[in-house]
Amino acid sequence: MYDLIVITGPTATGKTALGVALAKELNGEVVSADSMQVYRGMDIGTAKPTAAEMEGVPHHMLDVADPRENFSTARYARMAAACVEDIRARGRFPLVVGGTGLYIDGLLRGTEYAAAPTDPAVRRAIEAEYDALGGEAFREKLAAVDPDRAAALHPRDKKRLVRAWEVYALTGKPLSRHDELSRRAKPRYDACTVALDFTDRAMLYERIDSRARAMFRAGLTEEVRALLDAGVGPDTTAMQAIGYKEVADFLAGRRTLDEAVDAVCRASRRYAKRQLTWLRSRPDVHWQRWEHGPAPADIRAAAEDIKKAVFPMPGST
RNA sequence: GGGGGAAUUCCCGAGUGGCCAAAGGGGACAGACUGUAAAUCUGCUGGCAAUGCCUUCGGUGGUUCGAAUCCACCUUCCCCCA
Repeated sequence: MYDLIVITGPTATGKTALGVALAKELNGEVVSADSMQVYRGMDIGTAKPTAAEMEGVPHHMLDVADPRENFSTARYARMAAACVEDIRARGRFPLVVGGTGLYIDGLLRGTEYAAAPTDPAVRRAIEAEYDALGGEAFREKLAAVDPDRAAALHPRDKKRLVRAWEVYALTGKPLSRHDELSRRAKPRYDACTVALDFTDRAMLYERIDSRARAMFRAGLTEEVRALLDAGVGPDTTAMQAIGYKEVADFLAGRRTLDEAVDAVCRASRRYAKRQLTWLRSRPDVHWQRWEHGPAPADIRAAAEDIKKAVFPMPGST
């Protein structure tokens, strides 16, 4: 028996709708797994489910952070796990729905995942050192304390190289060792993971483009302006979101509106491709590939199938 | 009607006789990913029986040992004078 069901997949594949449909089938509640929907005030550009789309199904992990602060994987994992516990304690079924693979991993894998907190001052110092030494030399330095991690990273992969050294500096233990422990630990939840996609990549891209354009029509520009006016800085995690950074460029006069629209479409497509790459490398993912844009009937049918697969005994719900 | 300029591999765009299957960028494709992940990083991009061969730089024909690069004509586009 599974502890929960994960509905994931690239952007614009119908995760929200399927999540809601399944929640209604299974007496469930949705725990969002989306790194940008956690921020308040970011609704249009993140395709955050509206009240109407939720159809009365409770959703968790939306609007839990201020866009001026930076959220994190670990924080997500902690908070989302609390949501899952709460849902189960109330006798309902948790449905984790979202496209941020790392967050889902963190939630499922447990407390060992990303276990070493960051320290902004330490990180800044390490970044400065990386810049001073250069990628190759920095990597060699890391190799002395964490050869496995150093070997796995490209010299230009500053973010991960710096993070690896940071973990060692803070914990005295190589990052690769932390990872190994978290990989070896029994997962926190036994999950059935369903990934959504289309049989035809071109269709995925068409859906992404048309949705991005619809976001502009729905007032994305105003939403971004409001965030900027509220003091959300350009370097925040929130402002790195697709749809937001491009519009911010437009508002600052660095690109035309048409260019911004194109950039959002393109970035969204590339993001979807990265999501697919991530998912393809995971074992135990059940793919649901739509042949056409999923109509309500398709969503219902898929929800039925998943329910049957997860709860094979008749009348088990 | 006259004069000038341009046509390059999916796109933009270098390349003016051999070191060119052709710089660079974009896009596409593929991969990585453990406290920024809608982020970040990497690889790859004419074909093939492939340490070599074949096809490609608007078209046709020519010059040359050798042409994307030179010549002639043709086609299309742009600019200027009419």
